[in-house]
Amino acid sequence: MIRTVPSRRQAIADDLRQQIATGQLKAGERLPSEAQLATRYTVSTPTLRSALALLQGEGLVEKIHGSGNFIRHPRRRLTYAGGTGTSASWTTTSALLRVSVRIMDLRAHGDLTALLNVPPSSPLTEVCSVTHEGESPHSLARVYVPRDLAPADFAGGLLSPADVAAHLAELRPPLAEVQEKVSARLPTLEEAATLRISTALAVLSLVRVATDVTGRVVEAALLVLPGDRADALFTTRFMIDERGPKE
Amino acid sequence: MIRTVPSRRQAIADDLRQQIATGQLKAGERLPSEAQLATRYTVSTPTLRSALALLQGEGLVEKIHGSGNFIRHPRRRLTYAGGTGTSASWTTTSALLRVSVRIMDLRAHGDLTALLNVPPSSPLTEVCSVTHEGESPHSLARVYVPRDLAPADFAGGLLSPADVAAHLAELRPPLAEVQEKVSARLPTLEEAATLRISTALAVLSLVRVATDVTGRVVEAALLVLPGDRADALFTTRFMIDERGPKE
DNA sequence: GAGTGGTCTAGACCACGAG
DNA sequence: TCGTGGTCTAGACCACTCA
Repeated sequence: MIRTVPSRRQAIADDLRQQIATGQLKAGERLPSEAQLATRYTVSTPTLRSALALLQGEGLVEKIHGSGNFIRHPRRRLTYAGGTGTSASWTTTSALLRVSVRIMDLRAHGDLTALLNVPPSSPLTEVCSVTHEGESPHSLARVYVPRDLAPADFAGGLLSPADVAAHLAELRPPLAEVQEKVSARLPTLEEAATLRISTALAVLSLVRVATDVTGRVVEAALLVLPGDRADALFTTRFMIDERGPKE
Repeated sequence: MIRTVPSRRQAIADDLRQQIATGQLKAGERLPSEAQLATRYTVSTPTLRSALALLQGEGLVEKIHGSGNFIRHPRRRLTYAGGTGTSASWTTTSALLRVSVRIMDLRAHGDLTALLNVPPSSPLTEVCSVTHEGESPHSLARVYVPRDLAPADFAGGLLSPADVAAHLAELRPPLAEVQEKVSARLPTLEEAATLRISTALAVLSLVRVATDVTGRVVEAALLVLPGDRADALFTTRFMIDERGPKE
C-alpha cells in the first residue's frame, strides 16, 4: 500500500495545481509550451501531457490546439435546475449567456420513438441549442417535440430561446410529470468538439421527458453539460404530514 | 472538417466494440494480452492501451493489473432514485446487493460544517457504505448526521443498511426538503480504487442535504456512483392547475 | 512559416497477480 | 518465477493557429 513512487505525472500535476491555487499562475495566462515544461520537469512530452490531462479533467487548464495550454478562469459553475418543465432552466441565467438555436423538422427514429412514445417516422421538431458564456460553450441541448405541438413558424427559423420556450408552452396542455435521468460519462467526439472540452473531461448527461395530464409525452430533451462547469440541482419539498414518496 | 485519418486508436476501439456487440467476444472473457493485440493491430503498446482506455471509459472492458483485460458483463445499470429522504434508495434494490457499512464518530470540519450548517467541531456520526453487486462495487456513500440524531448504538457497530435507515428515521422529525446536487467528474484515486474503476471513467457525484421542518439539516450525504453502472432518476409531479415552479 | 499541440513508435523498466 | 498491465522515454511526423 505504500506509494513507492508518487508517479511523475501526479507530482507534476500537484505542482501546477499548487501554482494555480497560490496565484503564481493566473487565470487566462498561458503556460509554457509542453516542450518547455517537459524540459523543466525533466520528463518526456507524453508524460508531461498526461499530467496536463489530469488538470484538464479537473477543469483547471484548457488546451487549445496550436496555441497552448491556458489557465482557465475561475469557473463560474452553472446550475441546471431540475424539476421544471421549461426547455432551458438555469438558476444563474444572466445576460452573459448567449444561446444559438437551430430548429429542424425530422421524423422519429431509433431511441426517439421510445422516448417520445410515438410510432416510427412520426413527425417531430428538433430544437438544438448551444449555450455560450463568452467564448466557452456551456451546454448542449437537443429538444424533441411532436410536430403538432410545435408552432408552424418554428421550422427553419432562428428564434431566441425565450421565444422557443414561450411558443412551446402555449401549445401544450399542463404538464403532469417530468422525469429526468442523469448520468455521467465521457463525451462523444462530437460533443467534445462542440463544447470545446477534452474527451477526458466528464459530462453530465440528462434525459428529460415531460408528460402532460393526458399521459402524452410532449417533450423529450437530451442535455449535455460539461462536468467542470455545470451541476444539476434537484429540490424536493415534502408536504406536512408526508414523509416522502412511496417505497 | 474532413477526418483525414480516423485515428488508430478509434479504429481499434471501434473494431473491438463491434466484436463485443456481435458476441464474438463474450462477457467475462479475457482479451489477448496488450502486447498480442498491439501486434495484431500493428500498433505500439501505448496506442493500443489508449484504445482500450476508450472502451474502459464506456464500461465495456475492465482492466485488472497483472491478469488482463476482461469483457465486462452486460452491466446491470442501477438507478438511484432522487427526491427520497432515505439513506440509500435504489429502484432495483435486490438481494444481489451486498452492502458493507462502517460507522464512525467524528467532528465537523471543512466543508462539512457548511453542508450541515453546524459550528466547527460539533459532533457528527459518519456512515460509510459501499454497495456491491457480486464482485463489483456499485456505489460509495458517506452520510453525515449530527450526533444527537444518531442512535447511541450506532457508533462502532456494524449494522445492516436497513437498520441504519430505520434508526435514523426514528430519531428525526419529518423532512421538509431534500436538495440533491448532481455533478459529473473523474474519480479521485481513492474512489477509483474503492470502486475498482479506472480513473478515466466518469462518476456521478451527488451531494444530498436533507432539512427537517424546523429548518435544521438532519443529514448530508456524499454519494459517488460509477458512470457506467449508475444513473440517477428524478421525477417531478405537478399538481393540477400548477404549471410548475416559479421562474 | 514558426510554433504549438496531437498522435504515434519501439522500445525500457517497474509493479502486480497467480501458480 | 513468469506473464500481465503501468509508467516512462526520446524521439518522429502531422495538424492546427497565428502572424
